[in-house]
Parts: sequence; C-alpha cells; structure tokens
Amino acid sequence: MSPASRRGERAFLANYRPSEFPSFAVTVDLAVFTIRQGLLSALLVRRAGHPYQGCWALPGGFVHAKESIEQAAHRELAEETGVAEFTGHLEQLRTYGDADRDPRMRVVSVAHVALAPNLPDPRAGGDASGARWWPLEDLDIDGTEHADAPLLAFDHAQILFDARERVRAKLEYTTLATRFVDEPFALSDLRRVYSAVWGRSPDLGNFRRKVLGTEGFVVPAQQAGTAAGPSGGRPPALYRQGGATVLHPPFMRTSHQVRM
Amino acid sequence: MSPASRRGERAFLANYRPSEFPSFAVTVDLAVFTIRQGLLSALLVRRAGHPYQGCWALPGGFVHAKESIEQAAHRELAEETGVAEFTGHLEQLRTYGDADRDPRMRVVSVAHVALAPNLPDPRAGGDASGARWWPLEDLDIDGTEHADAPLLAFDHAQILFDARERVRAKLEYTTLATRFVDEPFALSDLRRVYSAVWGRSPDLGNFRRKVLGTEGFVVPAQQAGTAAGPSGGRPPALYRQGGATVLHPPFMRTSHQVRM
DNA sequence: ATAATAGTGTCTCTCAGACAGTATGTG
DNA sequence: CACATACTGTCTGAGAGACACTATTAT
Repeated sequence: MSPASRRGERAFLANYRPSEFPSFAVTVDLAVFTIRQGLLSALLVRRAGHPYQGCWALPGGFVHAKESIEQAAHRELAEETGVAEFTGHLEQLRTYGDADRDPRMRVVSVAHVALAPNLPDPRAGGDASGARWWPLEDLDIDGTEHADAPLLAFDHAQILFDARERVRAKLEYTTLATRFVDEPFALSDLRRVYSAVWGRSPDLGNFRRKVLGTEGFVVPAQQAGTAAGPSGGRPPALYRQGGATVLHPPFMRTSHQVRM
Repeated sequence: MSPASRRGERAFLANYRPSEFPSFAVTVDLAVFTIRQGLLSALLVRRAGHPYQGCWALPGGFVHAKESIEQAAHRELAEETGVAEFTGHLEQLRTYGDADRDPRMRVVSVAHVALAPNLPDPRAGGDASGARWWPLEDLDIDGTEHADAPLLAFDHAQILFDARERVRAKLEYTTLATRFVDEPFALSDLRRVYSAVWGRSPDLGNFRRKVLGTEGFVVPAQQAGTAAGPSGGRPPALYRQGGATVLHPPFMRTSHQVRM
C-alpha cells in the first residue's frame, strides 16, 4: 500500500462509524465428547431459564467483545468442565445461524467439538440447574425414536448429530482416537474408542495391524506394560500417542464390522 | 414441555429485552472456484474503499436481519457472479472471527466455498472497483513468494488457503469434481479438474478405471459422444454426473503423481 | 503419414477382510 | 484347572501404481 493511500485509510478510520448493518449476538456452543462405560457421551446442561426451560442444551455462551472465537471456546470449555485450562482436542465444527433458532433475538452460534478422556463429573454452573454426561444413544439426534430421550434445546440435536459425524469421520483418517484415552493406554482401550464412536468394533487383528503398522500412531510406553486388569487376564502392553496426526491410507468403516 | 412451563415461557419472552452481550456484525465471504485454462482460479473483487483500499478481497457481504446464513451466501453469490440464481455447489467452510480482523469493528465472517463451471466474466459490483478470476498459483496464499502477487485484504489469504485444502480433500472422497465441468463432459475434462485442483495429474489409466469402476460417479450421456476437439484427435465418449456423492474407497492423492 | 487426443490391458504389490490360533495373566 | 484378556499368523481378494499398448480422428 502506498503512503498516500495509508494516510487516506487513517483518515477514513477516524471518521468511520458503524451504522448500516444488522447486529447479531455471537455465541460458541460446545459438543464435548468423552467415553463413559464404553459409550460415546456428550456433556449437556439443563436450562434453568427460558426459553427451553428444563430442556438439555450444549454448554456455551457469548463471545466477548475482545476475544477471538477460539479463545471464547477455550474459556467456556474450562468453565463448564471445571478445569483450569482445557488441554484436550478442540476444533471448530460449523456455524448455525438460522434467523429463528433463538426466539429472543438473532443469535449466530459457532459450534465446536471437544474431546477429552476422564473429565471430572460436571457441577452445575451459572445458568444451568444441572449438568451431566449423556450417552448419545440415549438422545434423539437422528431419526431414532426414544421413549425417554430428554428434550434438547434450540437446534442442538442437529449440532450433536453433525458433531458425532465429524468425530466418526476423523477417526478414519486421523489419529484422533488417542485423544479419548489417558496415557499410557492399551491397544484394547484404543479399540474400545473406535467401537464406541463408530458403534461397531473393528476386527481385533486387523486393528492391531493397522495401528502398530502406521508409523507414529502410537509408541511403546517406557514403563513395562504391566498392572493387570480387574479380573485377571494377560496384562496389556502400554502405549502413548506418536507424532503422526493423519492416517495414510485411512482406516475406514465398513459394513462388515460387527455391531456391538 | 408442560403447559405451565409453556405459559411461563410466553411471559418471559414478552418481557425479554436483549441487553448484556456484545454486538457483532456477521458477514459471509465466498471463495468461488472455477477452472480457467487448466488452472484452479478464484473470484476476487478489488476494494474501492477503506480499509485495504485497492487490495483484492473475497466477494461477500452482511447477513441481513431476517435471512439465514445460507440464504445470505446464495444471495451474495448470485449478486457477485451476475446470475439470477446460483445452482452450483455451495457449502460452508468455517468461521473467522478474530477480534482485530477488521479494523472498523467487530466482524465475524462465515466463509463458504462455491464451485461452478463456466461462470460469466464478472462485472464490477457496488463496492468493488473491479472483479476478476485469479489463478491460485498467482496468489500468495501459502508460504510461496510471488513478485507480482496482488495484496489480499483482511484474512482472505488464509480463507483461500483453507478453501483450497477443503476442495482438494473433497475430490478424494466425493464426486465433487463433476461440479466443475459442464455436462456432458469427457473423462479427460474430469481428469483436468483433478490436475488443476491437486496440482498433479492422476495416472490416466488408473483414473479411468476408478471413475468408470465407481458405480454412480458418471453415467454415459445419451447423445452419441462425438464432436471432435479443436485440432483433431479421437472424439471422446461423453458423460453426465451419476447419483453417487461419496467415493468408496476414496481416490487419494499420492506423492507419486506427476507434477503438471 | 504424423500429430493429437481417447481408450485398453496387464503385471505387481500393498493392504484390508476374515478367522483361527497361541500367550500370559488371575482365582 | 477354567477363565479372561492379550496377542500372532495366514489365506485370500480387492484395488492401486506403473506403464506399455491400441484406437480414432484431423490435417
């Protein structure tokens, strides 16, 4: 940019007043996943106030005036999960902005997906009269009807559906599964992640071949892999996540994998 | 929801006044791609006003008060490309909302990717003193330095980079390539799409095997495939896109494919 | 004929699917 | 020992990479 045009820009900015555009509230919504008792589960909070009072909603909140969307997501995540700083996986999912998605006003929500192993059981926060982990199979996010499924607020059923699909797909071509388990972990733990997220179990032998044959997916843990399981059985070798992030070639879902 | 709580919700909404949250402007930005002379190209507009006066920017604009984000993207796309209604591929990419991305005010931009064959040459619109198709290889969107690369406004270099990566990846596991060509098309046209987007040409024989061997990727066009090319050569068989949208297994980039 | 574009065939190797078997721990 | 969990081996077939070859048009 030329010096002349830079001077012009300064003058322009000094006189600029925001005016002719509609004003929106911008929020972040969080689909936080973990695996509890072998089931893919999401963190939901019960709405204390209107609208959708008593319904279950994704944690989230307004983006503040001077923070980035990413910062807002990290801040809300730490608040809602009760940790000082969230260190797990967090990525943007997509933005939901239908004009009537919130009856109070025009709200655009940037939805995110977060993954973590072993988050503490949530306590109720400010605007929530309760918070808990819900197995996704107990929720009504696809066509499946459930007698006792809780009511979900806003378009959060749709967001959860999209978020689950994102995670399912990412297990195919990334090493993201390792973010669901605490280190060090056994390969059977990792396989349980795939089973829970996909809803079907990859073949045991093929799974081990893929994971151990992909350089950088996992690396052996230093400490001798012992510490046997609850009721006997051979103690597993233990691993940590390797440096790789993408799977080449991918490890894909097939129709043949056994339903759990 | 119980009738009592529904009555409560009505009363609540009647008294509700938006108040304690920051106000944002929300825009859509469009990375519109097509293939011109065998090169992946994006539509850019020259900024007439400040900030970034004279720089090149993605087409886009404010989301109106009562339209969805998707509607806004379609509207802007039709306006900027000069068509009555855009019928090509349009999908949301991601949302960019750093606090300082626009010096005037807090703007959150929902970026989209659009693909189309043969869009007319653009004319300058309201706030643009020019508009043209730029081959991506002439722009500075990755680390590559270019002597004559135009300056890009805001974070639009980043958006273009992300958009190109999205399209590159989607050619691997979807039939999206067909959206870049007019029907009916020859397989060589389709292969040129892959060459342009990936920057490397898939092997001819393997490419045909994959496309023709994937049910529903393409279907033969009714009309006998003739009408020879410019300077001789065997006339190609012509096809239209089939019903399939995903590729199973994917058709992946490899390091072995020949650089163009 | 030559050039140009379109299309076929085939050998090989990698890798995934399926599934049977072996190893090592606890009670 | 039975049982539970962890781990290994191997046969087979689908499909991708590499590359050589044939076909049909215009000039």
